[in-house]
Amino acid sequence: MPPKPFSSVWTREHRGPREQGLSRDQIVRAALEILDADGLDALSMRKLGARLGAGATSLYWHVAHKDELIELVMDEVYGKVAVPEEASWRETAGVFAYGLRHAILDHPWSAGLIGVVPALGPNALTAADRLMGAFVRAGFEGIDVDYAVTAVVAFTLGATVPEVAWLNAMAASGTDMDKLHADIGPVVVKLASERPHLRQRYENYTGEKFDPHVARRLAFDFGLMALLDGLQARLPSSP
Amino acid sequence: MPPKPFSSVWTREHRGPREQGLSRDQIVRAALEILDADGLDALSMRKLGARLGAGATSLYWHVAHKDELIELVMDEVYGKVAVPEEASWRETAGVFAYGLRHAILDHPWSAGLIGVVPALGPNALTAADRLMGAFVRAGFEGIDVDYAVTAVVAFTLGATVPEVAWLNAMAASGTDMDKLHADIGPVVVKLASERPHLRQRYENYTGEKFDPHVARRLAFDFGLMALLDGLQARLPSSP
DNA sequence: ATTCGACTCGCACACTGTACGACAGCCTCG
DNA sequence: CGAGGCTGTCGTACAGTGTGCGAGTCGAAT
Repeated sequence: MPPKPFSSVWTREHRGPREQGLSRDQIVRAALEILDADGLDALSMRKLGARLGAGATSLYWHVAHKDELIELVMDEVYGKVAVPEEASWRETAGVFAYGLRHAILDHPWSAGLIGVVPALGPNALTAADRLMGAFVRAGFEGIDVDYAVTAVVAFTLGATVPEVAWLNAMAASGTDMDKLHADIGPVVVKLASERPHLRQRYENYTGEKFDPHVARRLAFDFGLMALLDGLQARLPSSP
Repeated sequence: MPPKPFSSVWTREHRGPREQGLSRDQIVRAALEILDADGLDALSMRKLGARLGAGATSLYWHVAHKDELIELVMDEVYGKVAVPEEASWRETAGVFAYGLRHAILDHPWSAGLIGVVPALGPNALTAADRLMGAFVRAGFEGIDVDYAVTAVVAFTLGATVPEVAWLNAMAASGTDMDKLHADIGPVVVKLASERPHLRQRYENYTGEKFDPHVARRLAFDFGLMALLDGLQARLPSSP
């Protein structure tokens, strides 16, 4: 069987909203409610239809398949990240990175989706465009602009997704950091003899005055600032 | 209902292999074959059982549920990344990053899993431990060691996962970069007027002598080197 | 010989995405 | 006015999913 050509919600065009019956916006809003309330696994076409007082298959008029729906809700997530248009490049990059991080933290179900489903929606594109603009104004030239924004996005995603994944796992199991350590502890200790540095790390984490939330923020900031410093040194105007 | 405590394959202990019948290793190997051949969606317990000449539910004696199986195969992926034990910290970090990148590229089905399922397996842990060791030897102190390895891992994941996701999408649709641009092009052009920098980027990508493979490698290298430079500047011994 | 543990497996259940065809209401054209 | 066609909804059905349960097999230890 010959494979279908590449397709995305954004590459098909779609009529504007009608005044009666379901609309794409309603569907996306309802989907977001389900996702935010009960997570990714709770989103099924039947439940979504039921919430809208409609049959499950009615949704398929407005959306080709579930994947398209996912693309749509993901663009709503990207819509949550604000990118200033006139700040310095470092501030713009920082605001973008923290904005993306918070968008994902606010919608934890997006962790497993966020670099995996194509991000071609208007919100994703404008965010990317503005970030590029900041790097252009900073003085990056040619392909380096691409490289720089890719790097910032990559770090932000790579730092946030695993973080949220842990939070998700802990939420699902109803455990907090302490109980988690109680569960994991024995295994870690058993393996520690061959892995001295990991053991050290583990001890850092079990200290009394250790707050995982601020620790994560600090780690994020540390890496982000290091990356931005490294990028800054690559500016043509840099010594 | 009270939520279950946190659990992972690695937090339960498990008997070694028996000489007859199925074993965990066999199951994991067969699962990897299916995954590498046909991707994540092709892995079902029934198909896996069939490939082993066993009933689907027989697998559940060796593995608590499918998620555990996923954890096991993911650790095989981590096993593919080699981390030198005596090189300089920059070389160690570079080898790790490229190794992880290639491990994911070689097993594209892992893209949607890689920062999302807990990585507590022996291979993941030793890789992390060795990377930490390199940073310790480099002179990082205290919690900065954590921050630095987190940053390197984050960048690598965040850069590679979306890259592989695109490759997956293109493979599934049977299109190469050119056909993809033919499909996407019109939409991009329509949106370009409001997004000047994105338009510029798009034009960079459609040039004649543009090879997406080397471009991605260059982008990866650029970001990684920038990050390592930024980390180096944070060494206590740095001016 | 019997009892026990380690395993395997068929069946069944609840649920998933979605193809299909029937149906309704409205708009336009003859 | 009537006849289609377009837009939109929905019930049914199908092929699949992960997995709980209980019955069954087989080798070893008592």
